[in-house]
Amino acid sequence: MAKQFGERIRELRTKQNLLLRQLASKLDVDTSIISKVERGERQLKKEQIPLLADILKADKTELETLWLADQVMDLIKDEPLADEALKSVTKTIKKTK
Amino acid sequence: MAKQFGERIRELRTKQNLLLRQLASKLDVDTSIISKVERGERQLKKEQIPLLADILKADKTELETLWLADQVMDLIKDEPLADEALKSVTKTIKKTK
DNA sequence: ACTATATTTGCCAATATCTGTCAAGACAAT
DNA sequence: ATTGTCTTGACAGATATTGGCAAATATAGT
Repeated sequence: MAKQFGERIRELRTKQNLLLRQLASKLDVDTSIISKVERGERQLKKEQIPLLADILKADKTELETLWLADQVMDLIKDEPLADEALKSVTKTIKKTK
Repeated sequence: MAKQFGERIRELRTKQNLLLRQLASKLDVDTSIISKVERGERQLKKEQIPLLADILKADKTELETLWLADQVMDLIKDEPLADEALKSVTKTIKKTK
């Protein structure tokens, strides 16, 4: 499982001296969910990120980018053809813009 | 919806002079599924690709790569931060190898 | 070692998403 | 009008995701 996002969250949370339970409460989810998120065992829903960024006084865009990167990672991490597929996507995206 | 994969399938199928119904039968699914796949409205299951490549006398790796690229595209196509996220993933992947 | 608190883990129910089928409709060609 | 191909939408069953709970495990202080 991808964990860039989770690692960053833990970093930010501890820097703010927040306990899992405190962050969970503010996000209105169970403590175990945050625990799992920080260890990359679970994904957060996209809609929860703005609030999370707010709570952690972090940059929303940074977290959203990390979150999205984790989604992609989860999709391709075990794929031998990940590299080529990514290249293809990058190319296609550039054209579309 | 991503459609690179589907477009290629249609190309290959017509080149082989196969009807939707014929390809569907060989793949053991309903005709409507192939129709949707070719128009990018549905995704095929990864496990079906080897057989599909065989039926269409196509390169398995090529189809698998296109398929994976479509998965990624579906994930990021509406995301403003797609570019950055992709860059991040590409970088992470290279390190892991 | 004991207690208190924090975190992790496994399991469950609810919900959402995915996969395939079917039946009806659109479209050509004859 | 009939026939054959392809498309579309509704539906059911399977699968995956989400969040909550409770028990297990760490961690720290005494």
